[in-house]
Amino acid sequence: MPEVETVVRSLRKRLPGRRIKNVEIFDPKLAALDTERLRGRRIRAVSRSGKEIVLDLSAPRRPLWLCVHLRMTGRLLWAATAALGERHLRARFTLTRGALLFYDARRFGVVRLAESPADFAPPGVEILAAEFTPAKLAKLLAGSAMPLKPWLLRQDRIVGCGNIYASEVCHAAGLDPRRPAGSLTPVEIRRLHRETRRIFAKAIECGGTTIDNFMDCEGQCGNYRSHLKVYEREGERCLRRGCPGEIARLVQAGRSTYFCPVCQTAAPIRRVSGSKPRPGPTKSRTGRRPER
DNA sequence: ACCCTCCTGTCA
DNA sequence: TGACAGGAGGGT
Repeated sequence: MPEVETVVRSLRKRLPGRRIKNVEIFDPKLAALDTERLRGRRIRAVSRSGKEIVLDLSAPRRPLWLCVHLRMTGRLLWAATAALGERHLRARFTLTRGALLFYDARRFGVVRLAESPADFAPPGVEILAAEFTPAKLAKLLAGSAMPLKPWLLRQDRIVGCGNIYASEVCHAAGLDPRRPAGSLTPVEIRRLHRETRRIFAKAIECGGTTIDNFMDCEGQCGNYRSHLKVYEREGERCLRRGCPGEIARLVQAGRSTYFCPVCQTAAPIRRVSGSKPRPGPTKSRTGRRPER
Protein backbone atom coordinates (compact mmCIF):
# COMPACT_ATOMS: atom_id res chain seq x y z
CA MET A 1 0.00 0.00 0.00
CA PRO A 2 2.78 2.55 0.67
CA GLU A 3 4.06 1.75 -2.80
CA VAL A 4 0.62 2.35 -4.34
CA GLU A 5 0.22 5.57 -2.38
CA THR A 6 3.62 6.68 -3.64
CA VAL A 7 2.63 6.02 -7.24
CA VAL A 8 -0.66 7.84 -6.73
CA ARG A 9 1.05 10.91 -5.33
CA SER A 10 3.45 11.02 -8.25
CA LEU A 11 0.62 10.59 -10.75
CA ARG A 12 -1.23 13.46 -9.13
CA LYS A 13 1.49 15.81 -10.28
CA ARG A 14 1.11 14.71 -13.88
CA LEU A 15 -2.34 13.48 -14.78
CA PRO A 16 -5.16 15.72 -13.56
CA GLY A 17 -6.55 17.90 -16.31
CA ARG A 18 -5.16 15.86 -19.16
CA ARG A 19 -7.35 14.15 -21.69
CA ILE A 20 -7.02 10.57 -22.90
CA LYS A 21 -6.43 10.69 -26.64
CA ASN A 22 -5.71 7.03 -27.32
CA VAL A 23 -5.26 3.70 -25.56
CA GLU A 24 -3.19 0.82 -26.91
CA ILE A 25 -3.25 -2.65 -25.35
CA PHE A 26 -0.30 -4.97 -25.96
CA ASP A 27 -1.29 -7.80 -23.61
CA PRO A 28 -4.19 -10.10 -24.54
CA LYS A 29 -4.94 -10.49 -20.83
CA LEU A 30 -5.97 -6.83 -20.81
CA ALA A 31 -8.07 -7.09 -23.93
CA ALA A 32 -11.30 -6.92 -21.95
CA LEU A 33 -10.69 -3.23 -21.30
CA ASP A 34 -13.07 -1.16 -23.39
CA THR A 35 -10.61 1.40 -24.70
CA GLU A 36 -13.25 3.20 -26.72
CA ARG A 37 -14.95 4.32 -23.54
CA LEU A 38 -11.73 5.94 -22.39
CA ARG A 39 -11.06 7.98 -25.49
CA GLY A 40 -11.71 11.67 -25.00
CA ARG A 41 -12.18 11.44 -21.25
CA ARG A 42 -10.53 13.97 -19.02
CA ILE A 43 -8.65 12.80 -15.92
CA ARG A 44 -10.19 14.68 -13.06
CA ALA A 45 -8.38 13.17 -10.09
CA VAL A 46 -6.11 10.35 -8.96
CA SER A 47 -6.74 8.43 -5.77
CA ARG A 48 -6.00 5.18 -4.02
CA SER A 49 -8.50 2.60 -2.86
CA GLY A 50 -6.79 -0.13 -0.90
CA LYS A 51 -4.04 -1.24 -3.23
CA GLU A 52 -5.78 0.01 -6.35
CA ILE A 53 -5.01 3.19 -8.24
CA VAL A 54 -8.18 4.98 -9.30
CA LEU A 55 -8.37 7.61 -12.03
CA ASP A 56 -11.58 9.61 -11.95
CA LEU A 57 -12.72 10.08 -15.54
CA SER A 58 -16.23 11.17 -14.71
CA ALA A 59 -18.08 13.73 -16.77
CA PRO A 60 -21.44 15.25 -15.84
CA ARG A 61 -23.98 12.42 -15.89
CA ARG A 62 -21.31 10.04 -17.16
CA PRO A 63 -19.47 8.58 -14.17
CA LEU A 64 -16.43 6.45 -14.98
CA TRP A 65 -13.29 5.37 -13.20
CA LEU A 66 -10.21 3.60 -14.45
CA CYS A 67 -8.81 1.21 -11.83
CA VAL A 68 -5.28 -0.13 -11.96
CA HIS A 69 -4.00 -2.85 -9.64
CA LEU A 70 -0.24 -3.27 -9.98
CA ARG A 71 -0.11 -6.57 -8.06
CA MET A 72 3.49 -7.78 -7.92
CA THR A 73 5.36 -6.24 -10.80
CA GLY A 74 3.06 -3.66 -12.37
CA ARG A 75 4.39 -0.16 -12.95
CA LEU A 76 2.86 3.05 -14.21
CA LEU A 77 5.35 5.44 -15.72
CA TRP A 78 5.13 8.94 -17.08
CA ALA A 79 6.66 8.52 -20.52
CA ALA A 80 8.55 11.79 -20.62
CA THR A 81 10.64 10.96 -17.56
CA ALA A 82 10.74 7.20 -17.22
CA ALA A 83 10.13 5.20 -20.38
CA LEU A 84 11.68 1.76 -20.19
CA GLY A 85 11.43 0.73 -23.81
CA GLU A 86 9.16 -1.94 -25.19
CA ARG A 87 10.03 -4.81 -22.87
CA HIS A 88 7.05 -5.71 -20.67
CA LEU A 89 5.07 -2.75 -21.97
CA ARG A 90 1.42 -3.87 -21.65
CA ALA A 91 -0.52 -0.70 -22.36
CA ARG A 92 0.01 2.86 -23.48
CA PHE A 93 -2.34 5.70 -22.60
CA THR A 94 -1.65 8.62 -24.88
CA LEU A 95 -2.68 11.84 -23.19
CA THR A 96 -2.60 15.48 -24.11
CA ARG A 97 1.09 16.38 -24.10
CA GLY A 98 2.36 13.10 -22.73
CA ALA A 99 1.71 9.42 -22.19
CA LEU A 100 1.23 7.00 -19.33
CA LEU A 101 2.87 3.59 -19.77
CA PHE A 102 1.81 0.42 -18.01
CA TYR A 103 4.58 -2.15 -17.58
CA ASP A 104 4.13 -5.54 -15.97
CA ALA A 105 6.68 -8.36 -16.15
CA ARG A 106 4.52 -11.06 -14.57
CA ARG A 107 1.25 -9.86 -16.02
CA PHE A 108 -0.68 -10.19 -12.77
CA GLY A 109 -1.72 -6.57 -12.92
CA VAL A 110 -5.32 -5.64 -13.59
CA VAL A 111 -6.70 -2.66 -15.48
CA ARG A 112 -10.48 -2.24 -15.44
CA LEU A 113 -13.30 0.23 -15.61
CA ALA A 114 -15.68 1.02 -12.78
CA GLU A 115 -19.09 2.61 -13.17
CA SER A 116 -19.64 3.44 -9.56
CA PRO A 117 -17.51 4.01 -6.46
CA ALA A 118 -18.98 0.80 -5.08
CA ASP A 119 -17.05 -1.07 -7.76
CA PHE A 120 -13.74 -0.11 -6.19
CA ALA A 121 -14.67 0.38 -2.56
CA PRO A 122 -12.34 -1.76 -0.46
CA PRO A 123 -14.08 -4.43 1.62
CA GLY A 124 -12.08 -3.76 4.78
CA VAL A 125 -10.96 -0.76 6.79
CA GLU A 126 -8.01 1.35 5.62
CA ILE A 127 -5.04 1.32 7.96
CA LEU A 128 -4.65 5.09 7.93
CA ALA A 129 -8.36 5.90 8.05
CA ALA A 130 -9.82 7.51 11.14
CA GLU A 131 -12.16 4.58 11.74
CA PHE A 132 -9.23 2.23 12.16
CA THR A 133 -9.03 2.32 15.95
CA PRO A 134 -7.84 -0.25 18.50
CA ALA A 135 -11.48 -1.00 19.24
CA LYS A 136 -12.17 -1.60 15.56
CA LEU A 137 -9.12 -3.82 15.26
CA ALA A 138 -10.22 -5.79 18.30
CA LYS A 139 -13.61 -6.35 16.75
CA LEU A 140 -12.08 -7.55 13.50
CA LEU A 141 -9.67 -9.92 15.22
CA ALA A 142 -12.22 -11.41 17.54
CA GLY A 143 -12.90 -15.08 17.06
CA SER A 144 -10.36 -15.68 14.32
CA ALA A 145 -8.25 -18.81 14.60
CA MET A 146 -6.13 -17.80 11.63
CA PRO A 147 -2.47 -17.13 12.44
CA LEU A 148 -1.85 -13.43 12.94
CA LYS A 149 0.48 -12.79 10.04
CA PRO A 150 -1.68 -14.36 7.32
CA TRP A 151 -4.63 -12.61 8.94
CA LEU A 152 -2.97 -9.26 8.36
CA LEU A 153 -2.95 -10.00 4.63
CA ARG A 154 -6.73 -10.37 4.47
CA GLN A 155 -7.92 -7.38 2.51
CA ASP A 156 -11.50 -7.94 3.66
CA ARG A 157 -10.49 -7.02 7.23
CA ILE A 158 -7.66 -4.50 7.13
CA VAL A 159 -6.97 -3.01 3.71
CA GLY A 160 -3.48 -2.30 2.55
CA CYS A 161 -1.16 -4.63 4.41
CA GLY A 162 1.10 -6.64 2.13
CA ASN A 163 3.58 -9.41 2.78
CA ILE A 164 6.56 -7.20 3.59
CA TYR A 165 4.70 -5.08 6.10
CA ALA A 166 2.82 -7.97 7.71
CA SER A 167 6.11 -9.38 8.98
CA GLU A 168 7.38 -5.95 9.95
CA VAL A 169 4.26 -5.11 11.89
CA CYS A 170 4.34 -8.37 13.88
CA HIS A 171 7.96 -7.77 14.79
CA ALA A 172 7.44 -4.15 15.78
CA ALA A 173 4.54 -5.20 18.01
CA GLY A 174 6.53 -8.08 19.48
CA LEU A 175 3.94 -10.62 18.42
CA ASP A 176 4.43 -14.19 17.26
CA PRO A 177 3.16 -14.37 13.67
CA ARG A 178 1.78 -17.86 14.40
CA ARG A 179 -0.50 -16.70 17.20
CA PRO A 180 -4.17 -17.14 16.43
CA ALA A 181 -5.39 -13.68 15.46
CA GLY A 182 -8.24 -13.88 17.92
CA SER A 183 -5.95 -14.67 20.85
CA LEU A 184 -4.44 -11.21 21.24
CA THR A 185 -4.97 -9.41 24.52
CA PRO A 186 -6.25 -5.83 24.58
CA VAL A 187 -2.74 -4.62 25.35
CA GLU A 188 -1.34 -6.51 22.39
CA ILE A 189 -4.06 -5.23 20.11
CA ARG A 190 -3.26 -1.68 21.09
CA ARG A 191 0.41 -2.31 20.36
CA LEU A 192 -0.40 -3.92 17.03
CA HIS A 193 -2.60 -0.99 16.09
CA ARG A 194 -0.01 1.60 17.07
CA GLU A 195 2.86 -0.12 15.27
CA THR A 196 0.79 -0.75 12.15
CA ARG A 197 -0.07 2.90 11.78
CA ARG A 198 3.44 4.00 12.60
CA ILE A 199 5.06 1.69 10.06
CA PHE A 200 2.69 2.55 7.24
CA ALA A 201 3.00 6.28 7.85
CA LYS A 202 6.78 5.97 7.85
CA ALA A 203 6.83 3.75 4.75
CA ILE A 204 4.72 6.25 2.83
CA GLU A 205 6.97 9.04 3.98
CA CYS A 206 9.90 7.05 2.56
CA GLY A 207 8.20 6.49 -0.78
CA GLY A 208 7.58 2.79 -0.20
CA THR A 209 9.86 -0.22 -0.33
CA THR A 210 11.83 -1.02 -3.47
CA ILE A 211 12.91 -4.67 -3.34
CA ASP A 212 13.50 -5.21 -6.99
CA ASN A 213 12.16 -2.56 -9.26
CA PHE A 214 9.21 -0.78 -7.71
CA MET A 215 9.18 2.88 -8.66
CA ASP A 216 6.86 5.83 -8.84
CA CYS A 217 5.72 7.26 -12.19
CA GLU A 218 8.90 9.28 -12.54
CA GLY A 219 11.09 6.22 -12.09
CA GLN A 220 12.00 7.11 -8.50
CA CYS A 221 12.60 4.17 -6.13
CA GLY A 222 11.33 3.99 -2.56
CA ASN A 223 13.78 3.83 0.33
CA TYR A 224 11.87 2.17 3.15
CA ARG A 225 13.92 -0.96 2.48
CA SER A 226 16.66 0.35 4.71
CA HIS A 227 14.14 0.53 7.55
CA LEU A 228 13.07 -3.11 7.33
CA LYS A 229 13.78 -5.02 10.53
CA VAL A 230 12.98 -8.60 9.55
CA TYR A 231 11.91 -8.94 5.93
CA GLU A 232 14.55 -10.81 3.92
CA ARG A 233 16.88 -10.82 6.93
CA GLU A 234 16.87 -14.56 7.66
CA GLY A 235 19.90 -15.56 9.68
CA GLU A 236 20.78 -12.00 10.65
CA ARG A 237 20.66 -10.56 14.12
CA CYS A 238 17.41 -9.15 15.46
CA LEU A 239 17.54 -5.36 15.44
CA ARG A 240 15.44 -4.90 18.55
CA ARG A 241 17.56 -3.23 21.18
CA GLY A 242 19.14 -5.80 23.43
CA CYS A 243 17.59 -8.80 21.70
CA PRO A 244 20.05 -11.61 21.01
CA GLY A 245 17.71 -13.37 18.56
CA GLU A 246 18.39 -14.34 14.99
CA ILE A 247 15.76 -13.71 12.32
CA ALA A 248 14.02 -16.87 11.12
CA ARG A 249 11.92 -17.53 8.07
CA LEU A 250 8.88 -19.74 7.79
CA VAL A 251 6.10 -20.22 5.28
CA GLN A 252 2.51 -19.40 6.17
CA ALA A 253 -0.27 -19.77 3.64
CA GLY A 254 2.37 -20.16 0.97
CA ARG A 255 4.15 -16.91 1.75
CA SER A 256 7.36 -16.09 3.55
CA THR A 257 7.17 -14.84 7.10
CA TYR A 258 10.20 -13.36 8.81
CA PHE A 259 10.32 -13.02 12.57
CA CYS A 260 12.52 -13.13 15.63
CA PRO A 261 11.97 -16.33 17.63
CA VAL A 262 13.24 -14.60 20.76
CA CYS A 263 11.41 -11.30 21.08
CA GLN A 264 8.28 -12.41 19.22
CA THR A 265 7.48 -15.51 21.20
CA ALA A 266 7.09 -14.10 24.68
CA ALA A 267 3.96 -15.36 26.38
CA PRO A 268 1.10 -12.89 26.65
CA ILE A 269 1.53 -10.69 29.69
CA ARG A 270 -1.88 -11.64 30.91
CA ARG A 271 -4.78 -13.63 29.66
CA VAL A 272 -8.12 -12.07 28.93
CA SER A 273 -10.73 -14.41 30.27
CA GLY A 274 -9.02 -17.46 31.67
CA SER A 275 -11.50 -19.98 30.29
CA LYS A 276 -10.07 -20.38 26.83
CA PRO A 277 -7.66 -23.31 26.74
CA ARG A 278 -5.50 -21.81 24.08
CA PRO A 279 -1.82 -22.00 24.95
CA GLY A 280 0.60 -19.81 23.08
CA PRO A 281 2.02 -21.45 19.98
CA THR A 282 5.53 -21.25 21.31
CA LYS A 283 6.64 -24.42 19.59
CA SER A 284 4.41 -26.72 17.66
CA ARG A 285 1.83 -24.37 16.23
CA THR A 286 2.61 -24.89 12.57
CA GLY A 287 2.39 -28.62 13.02
CA ARG A 288 5.34 -29.14 10.79
CA ARG A 289 8.95 -28.13 11.01
CA PRO A 290 8.84 -24.53 9.86
CA GLU A 291 12.58 -24.18 9.53
CA ARG A 292 13.18 -25.59 6.08
C1' DA B 1 -4.19 -24.71 7.43
C1' DC B 2 -2.92 -26.76 3.51
C1' DC B 3 -2.94 -26.93 -1.66
C1' DC B 4 -3.09 -24.66 -6.43
C1' DT B 5 -3.47 -21.06 -10.20
C1' DC B 6 -2.46 -16.88 -12.73
C1' DC B 7 2.92 -15.23 -15.18
C1' DT B 8 7.93 -14.21 -15.97
C1' DG B 9 12.35 -13.32 -14.14
C1' DT B 10 16.34 -13.92 -11.11
C1' DC B 11 19.45 -16.16 -8.28
C1' DA B 12 22.03 -20.00 -5.91
C1' DT C 1 17.38 -26.97 -12.26
C1' DG C 2 14.61 -25.59 -8.55
C1' DA C 3 13.25 -22.16 -5.19
C1' DC C 4 11.30 -18.00 -4.77
C1' DA C 5 9.22 -13.32 -5.76
C1' DG C 6 5.66 -7.23 -3.78
C1' DG C 7 -0.89 -10.05 -4.76
C1' DA C 8 -5.11 -12.32 -4.88
C1' DG C 9 -8.44 -15.79 -5.80
C1' DG C 10 -9.83 -20.36 -5.81
C1' DG C 11 -10.28 -25.17 -3.81
C1' DT C 12 -10.39 -29.01 -0.24
